[in-house]
Amino acid sequence: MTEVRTRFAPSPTGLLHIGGVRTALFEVLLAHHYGGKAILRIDDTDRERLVPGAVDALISDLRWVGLIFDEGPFPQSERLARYKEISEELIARGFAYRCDCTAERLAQEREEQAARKEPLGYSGYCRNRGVSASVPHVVRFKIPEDRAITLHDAVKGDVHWEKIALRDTVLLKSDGFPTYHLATVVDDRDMRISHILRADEWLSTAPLHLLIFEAMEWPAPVFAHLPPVLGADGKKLSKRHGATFLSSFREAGYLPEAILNFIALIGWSAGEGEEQEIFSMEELTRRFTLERVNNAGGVFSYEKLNWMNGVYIRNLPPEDLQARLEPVLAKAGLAVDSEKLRRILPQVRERLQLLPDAVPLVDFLFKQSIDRDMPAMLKKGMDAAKAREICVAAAEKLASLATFDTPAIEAALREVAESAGGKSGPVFTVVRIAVTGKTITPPLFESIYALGREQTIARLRETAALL
RNA sequence: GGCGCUAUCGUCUAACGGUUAGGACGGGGCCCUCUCAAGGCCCAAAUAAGGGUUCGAUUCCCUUUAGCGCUACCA
Repeated sequence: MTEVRTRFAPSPTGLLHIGGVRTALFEVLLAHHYGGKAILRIDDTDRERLVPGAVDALISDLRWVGLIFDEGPFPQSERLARYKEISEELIARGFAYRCDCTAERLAQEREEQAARKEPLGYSGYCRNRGVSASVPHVVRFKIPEDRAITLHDAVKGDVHWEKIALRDTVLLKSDGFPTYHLATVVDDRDMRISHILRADEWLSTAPLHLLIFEAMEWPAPVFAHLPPVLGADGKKLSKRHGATFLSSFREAGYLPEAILNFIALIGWSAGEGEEQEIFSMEELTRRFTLERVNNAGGVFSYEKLNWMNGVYIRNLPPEDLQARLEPVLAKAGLAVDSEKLRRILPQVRERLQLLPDAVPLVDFLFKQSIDRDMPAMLKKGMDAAKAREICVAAAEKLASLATFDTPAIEAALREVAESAGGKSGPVFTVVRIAVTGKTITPPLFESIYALGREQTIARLRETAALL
């Protein structure tokens, strides 16, 4: 078997989209599964839509998410001479021709076709006009009139066209840049790409690509058209569906590992009755094959991604989580004390779906003064006098502890609850709000341990004074 | 309109032509419990419709329906 070589060819017209990430992932998985190479190509042939800085953003996004390419990036804009050369050869071979039709003429043609309710598209006016190379022109491919063609697609199966529904398509634009159709075929040939993995939306133009390979007498690579990643409305996922750029997932506190795992499962499954959902990159690489790629589109579910992100967070070694959390907390304006955070980490770890979820859980550790939810403290039959008693007693008990650790704190507070007469729940709620300010916190004893004796006692006394 | 693709729980999906159609997310309930989570157990929830082929269709074929994509000097 010849080397498996795949390519990911994003166009630098904006930020990397989550659908693009899925394509990139599949390119890398397939290549590496077979011990081959994944190539990064930059499809910058449309200079009108080119966004400055997009290439750098693309590369840093790919690096962040952990998708590594073996070759590239190769910008297509640096290969203009090569595309020109091939377009000339296509003309020489009789498969393409120069066309100098103006935009106005094209628009008028289209108008007339619309009036006659004909399919829109270039009429082929210049096919035999022998337009000179010295006037401004484009190069068009001569789509054969009656030509049946079959694409053997690795995921769609055989796709057959009795007649190619395309009109004479532009290969080389008047500015000397190639269109996607020319550039992709030439590059796939020159870069010895063995498998073309790309989004479903390219299926309709695949006959043209096949025809170009054929015209040049180049063997065509394996084609694999990937099912689309959909929004909740069943349409192709796009900005309209909310945060779909990879960078926004990064900012929202998703883990790259979770994103890759999750996105792999849209359009691919391990099969064989496999019920596993969590796969490392290594496992994915080992198990990924085109045979297991689905052909129906899949809706991108933020709910399931959130769940999976939580799973990945829980599986993170504490030091690793801490390293990822500290910048997030700092960004939220907290003066992080690493030691305090370290103490409470195991408790917050299982309470997170997204990294920033930690902020409201731990902010009480890093604030000088806290706001307390007093109405919540005095609910369910708890009156101020009793709450005050509890705070005072708790402060005393904690102050008298020989060792200030979680078991000791628990014992102390249970004693307080008992002498306050009865249920621990309401008592702990008072202490919880007194110390953290909130009703929802990490477990109480650990929270107190992390806060430290001094601050805890101070907050209990503060609360008593408030009541 | 033309051409093409697609069709299993709400969502992601599994199921050599033979299963009580399985799992996961989400939803509901119970357990655990100092709040919130996490975890455990349980429940509801699907083969788009109609025709074939077959002893037997989720699975193969056809039609219909629905959705999506393409139909640019964009990718």
